[in-house]
Amino acid sequence: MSLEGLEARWDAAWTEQRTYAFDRTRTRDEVYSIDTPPPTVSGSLHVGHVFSYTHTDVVARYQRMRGREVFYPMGWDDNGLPTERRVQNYYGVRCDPSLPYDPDFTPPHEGGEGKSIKSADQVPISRRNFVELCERLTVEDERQFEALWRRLGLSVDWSHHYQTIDARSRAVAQKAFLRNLARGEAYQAEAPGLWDVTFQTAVAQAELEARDYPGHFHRVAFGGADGPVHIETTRPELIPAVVALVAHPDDERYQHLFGTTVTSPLFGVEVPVLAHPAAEPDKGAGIAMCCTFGDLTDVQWWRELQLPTRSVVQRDGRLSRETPEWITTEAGRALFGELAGKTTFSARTAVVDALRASGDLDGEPVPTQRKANFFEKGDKPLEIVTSRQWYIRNGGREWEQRDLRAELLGRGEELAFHPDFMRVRYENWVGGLNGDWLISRQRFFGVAIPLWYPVTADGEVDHDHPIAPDEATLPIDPSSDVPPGYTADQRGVPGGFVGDADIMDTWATSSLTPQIAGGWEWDDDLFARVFPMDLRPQGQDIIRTWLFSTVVRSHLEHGSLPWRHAAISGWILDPDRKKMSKSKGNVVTPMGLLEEHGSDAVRYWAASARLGTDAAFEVGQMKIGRRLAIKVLNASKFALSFGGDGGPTAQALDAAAVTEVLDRAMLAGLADVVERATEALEAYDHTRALELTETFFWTFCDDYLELVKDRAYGAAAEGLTVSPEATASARAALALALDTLLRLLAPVLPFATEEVWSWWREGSVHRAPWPDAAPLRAAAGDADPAALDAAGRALAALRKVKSEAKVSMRTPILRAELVVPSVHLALVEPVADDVRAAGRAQGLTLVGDDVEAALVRSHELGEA
RNA sequence: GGGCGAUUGGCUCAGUGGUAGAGCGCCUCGUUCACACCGAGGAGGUCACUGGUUCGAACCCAGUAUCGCCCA
Repeated sequence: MSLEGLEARWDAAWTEQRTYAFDRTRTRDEVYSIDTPPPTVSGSLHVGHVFSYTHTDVVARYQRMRGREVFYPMGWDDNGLPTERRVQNYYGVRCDPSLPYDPDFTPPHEGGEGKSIKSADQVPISRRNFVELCERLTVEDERQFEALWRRLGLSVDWSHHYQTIDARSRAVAQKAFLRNLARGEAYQAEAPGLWDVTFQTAVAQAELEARDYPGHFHRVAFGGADGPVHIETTRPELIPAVVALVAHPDDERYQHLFGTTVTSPLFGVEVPVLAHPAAEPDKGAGIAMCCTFGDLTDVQWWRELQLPTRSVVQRDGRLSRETPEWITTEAGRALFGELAGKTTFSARTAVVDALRASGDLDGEPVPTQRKANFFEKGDKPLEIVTSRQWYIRNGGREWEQRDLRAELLGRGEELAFHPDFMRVRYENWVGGLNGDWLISRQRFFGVAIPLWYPVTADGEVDHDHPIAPDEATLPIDPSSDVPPGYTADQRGVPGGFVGDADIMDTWATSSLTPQIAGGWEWDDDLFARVFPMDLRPQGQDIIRTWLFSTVVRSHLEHGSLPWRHAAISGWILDPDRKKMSKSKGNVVTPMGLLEEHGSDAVRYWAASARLGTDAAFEVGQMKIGRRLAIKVLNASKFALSFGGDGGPTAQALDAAAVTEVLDRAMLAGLADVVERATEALEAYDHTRALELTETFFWTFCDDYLELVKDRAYGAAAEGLTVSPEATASARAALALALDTLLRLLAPVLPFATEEVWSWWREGSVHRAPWPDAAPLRAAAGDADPAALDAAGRALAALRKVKSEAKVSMRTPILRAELVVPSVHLALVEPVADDVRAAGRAQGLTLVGDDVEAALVRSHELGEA
């Protein structure tokens, strides 16, 4: 028996037989729907995908066998920066939206990888050409993902797959946005926001990553009435943007300064000294310069202390080319003239030199590690610039109409997290939000913000009166489509219109996967059968993004949770207990892994890890899974081999034929396993269910199969007799047990169990009902499951004698006194003949005594 | 600095109040009669540490240490 080739064979069979096809005639209460996070196809496949998606598939298969019609679609997340960057490198191009479309464009490269093509060498192409290349590349990526998922055995209905960039997704995302806008949940604002200089785009709070960033503390003197006031700053180039000095209200050192003003060095701008609790007394000098804007604390001070706006850093990361009007001294204006247009980095050097020359720098700069905000995909610290962007309310800012934060916290309580402690990550995130959700992105490959703006007669864009399309026309592209009531030639001219040039944040689409997959507003019949969904599986890292944003959209649009359960998978750790990642070079190709060990084996490893718990990448665990899968094949072949004539069929499942005590005891134990495994799976604890089943299965193979072997053959050992009824009992019990065990193992080992099922049963095990303990209990009668265990221990004692005598297990025991704990005697006596047969121990005397475990007191061995 | 989780035999992990468990690895044997991608037997742990609660603690409580993740 071999596992080779099972994956390809059964994947083809399941596709052909539509085993996992969703039956959309079923009603919501009969359906179990899963909102699988669509993987980012341009990202690389890694072991973590295999791990967490296996967890989901185990749930899907279990629920399907429980009789629920499982809605389990798969989507691909294509849009956004990862794809754009990959396209730039792969084809050697970059997007320039000002260029016209070239229908005959051929990319200069094909298959470039990494950072091999410098941006200077990238060919500028139109937005439409660029998007076409994005689409071309993602098709290839999707093929690889689907092949992997099929190989892994995910029971997905592939006819329901979607892409977060396809027309339907764009329509859903735009419609949901327009609904948000109409209800006042979406708004535009001119506000300070985080800006990535490299990617030239705004960045949302959820995309932030705080990283250590080397810098220097510069001790700088401001001019005060009673002498210099020293502050320490890592960003002296922002001194021209200073609007106040801020210290903690309780800080003794600065009490006398509150309410006074000081003068900035070099630029001579007079600013107030103010008190605010966000100032940290033990950090630097304890008094900070507030600029517009150096960091997020500056934004808070600016807002709460009503400070003026004096920005000097532009979107390109350079200081403004014009000298600001608030700098009035001649020396100050002259110095700024030298800084104008410089990057923040070279401006910093120039300012430090000037401070040194003027004597306002106290000592030399001291190296420090500070935390700076980065875009999670960027490598330069973010700047804070003021710009006009679109936001969706998420409870992060006060809203006079509703207490959205409280409502969303309530949704968090309503949602069943598995494991439950993951809920606090949601609560911490929602509780700590300090702004609404910025959704505008200045990128190209994504869903366009579906709005135009009028251009006034004097050529100004009127952002306050956006023009929305009719819902029936969605999806639209405002850069090529024309708003109602206008003609194409009015684009960009006075009295005409302009389209919003931005796209939406990736999450603004991805947060709608239940709606996209479920057919919201284009297949309401389907939507009513699957929404709200039952399960959202995902990683703990995206609770604050994917999970939260999806809850926001569903709450706003439908007034409900998007799903009832959230199953959170842990990380994969390498042998050094570090998170596996590409940069560490310790990732393994998932397809190679599946080919090497077999899909059932890899699934076993994944299913052995509980939800929420990090798991070691352990090849050893996969080998155990492989051994288990092979054992399923071999033990099944053996159990089905009795009785000749090609083995038993479903007719062998005759509970009434089970009359022997040992057989009944085994079924009683199996009934317990069914009950407890079912309970565990209902509680989203697939690991416990697997452990229970697996433990029983090994006992079944090692002890029960050995104990009933002879009886099932119908061949009695010497000195014993076997009745036809006793043989029939063994065969029926084997068939019943195998039937049950295959179903219990099917969610974890879909290939091996399906293979065995096909030998003797009709249809697919994956559409067979989940086992029920009741019929097993009926067949077991009043048998005590401990009888199998006691018999197994008795057999082990006989084996030990042979093992210690270093003889074959086939060696007959001519005479032996087997001592069992007195409390076990009544259990072993009725099954003593099975023990005698399995131990080749014709002359076995059984006694009870006060012993810890069964042992052989005296014996005489024969010849093998 | 705050939050969450973890710490059990060489390794990976179960075990949530009543005499320490599994698999792998290791040691000793056996075997091709379902399974060598095999079988049997065996050795191996003061359950991170310190206090406390309890008749009794790996488990409950308090604190400490180390590791991981998330947020400042």
